[in-house]
Amino acid sequence: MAQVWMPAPESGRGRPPSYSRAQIAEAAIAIADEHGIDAVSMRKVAAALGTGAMSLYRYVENKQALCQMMLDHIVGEIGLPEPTGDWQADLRAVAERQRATQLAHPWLAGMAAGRPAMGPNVLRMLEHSMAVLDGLGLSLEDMLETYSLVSSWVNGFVQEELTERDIRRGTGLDEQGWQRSLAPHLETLTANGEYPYFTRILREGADHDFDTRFTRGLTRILTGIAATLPPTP
Amino acid sequence: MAQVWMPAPESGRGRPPSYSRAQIAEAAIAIADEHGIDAVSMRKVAAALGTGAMSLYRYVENKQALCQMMLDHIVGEIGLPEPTGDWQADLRAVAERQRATQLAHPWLAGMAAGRPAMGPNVLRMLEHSMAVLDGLGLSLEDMLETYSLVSSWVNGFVQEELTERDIRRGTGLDEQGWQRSLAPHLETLTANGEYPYFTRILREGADHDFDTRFTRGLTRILTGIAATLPPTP
DNA sequence: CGTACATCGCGTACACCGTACTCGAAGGAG
DNA sequence: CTCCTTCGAGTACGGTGTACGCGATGTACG
Repeated sequence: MAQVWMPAPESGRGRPPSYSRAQIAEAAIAIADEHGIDAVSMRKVAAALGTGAMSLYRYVENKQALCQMMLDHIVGEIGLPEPTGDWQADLRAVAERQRATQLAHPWLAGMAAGRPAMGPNVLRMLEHSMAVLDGLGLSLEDMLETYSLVSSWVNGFVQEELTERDIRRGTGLDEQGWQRSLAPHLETLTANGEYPYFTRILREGADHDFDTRFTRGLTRILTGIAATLPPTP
Repeated sequence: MAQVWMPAPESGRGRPPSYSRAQIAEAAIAIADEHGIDAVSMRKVAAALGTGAMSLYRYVENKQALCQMMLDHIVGEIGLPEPTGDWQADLRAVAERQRATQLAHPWLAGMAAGRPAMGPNVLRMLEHSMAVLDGLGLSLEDMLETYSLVSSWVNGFVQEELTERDIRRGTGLDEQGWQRSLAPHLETLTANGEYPYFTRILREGADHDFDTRFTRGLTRILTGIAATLPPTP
């Protein structure tokens, strides 16, 4: 059987496999994109491939492993632009692609925050950012933490963006009932003045759209990182 | 029935409730702490209270709502230290408490990254940080994003900390099989030299323990934020 | 004090889930 | 052609979230 990140031994003997791990990951991703991550079940994924649930277990040891594969598969399609030598521009480029990908697959942000996946594509992405950050005088530890800072921030930003997007378009995840219960709840909250800042956030809304907020936030972070860099002689 | 954040109307008439939302949240949290978040089921939570699963639905509309309650309940026990006037010290204080709480309840970090909960305690925490950030010349939008930056980073940091902690002590979430499959996998990865930085991270390990890494990372972030603050006249 | 009635407790039932076990089918190697 | 390995997938089991409904319960009112 295939272990989490080690594909089967490919011995040449015996009946050749009819499916592939990539195929399965793509089927699962298609379901998640269309019906949400909760709709991804072994049976449904298998059915999408025209087979039975248990067949998947020849390729994937777990449902958990399948989810990790989905994540890694999508990270793979983020794509890593060639470094230009300008570390800020390079980090910005991958952050923007990360955001675009997570917006295209809304279920991603919720999964990426869990235990890291350590699939080949995730590791390639790590390598890319580490290489970009190398030579700035940071220790290995600090490079890693800088990478993780940007990545965490993008994740959090997209999460908020998705939440607001779903609230605006009536219903996203929580079906129609959410709206019906959220509206009066927000009313109550803002009414009794217990949460003045939150009230302002709701009422004044945001001055800018998410694109410019993202760009500005990213600039702020990169500037902050630059400011804490060791001085170059 | 009680909506997500609006407790029942409390009409005075009829049979008084035998349980409470807080009681249920605490029972669920106890189970999550002891057996992991996946062990939290309506039946088990109800059993811990000595009742049947369906009784919970008089207090909680959903399992999802129960999870939101768990999150908010725990955020409530983070506690918000009185602001001192030094915004960096104040942000640092709540970040440290946040980390401590998330380490005490390892399942939290995975949930907090999902859609925000907007329970009373979560909102109180938002209010606290916003008040701390007020008066620095930031716009409402920038204040919010600064808060979210720190919060996301803490979340990501703790997530990594938990992962490494679990790997070190043999097995955390993924039972014994994880270790057995992870070790040879890491071997392969570091062997063929495809991931040089990741290899170095594994081999060299970290120079410092998590406590000092956290403190240093936090300092770096706060310094970065300070560097991007508008100039005070 | 008796009674009506709002509310709660929770058993039953259903559809669905992940997956252990199992065996027959399939196809390349010799 | 035969063997032997590998794959495909049905069956079954224990568990899940929760819709529905009914009987128990305690309060407010007559």
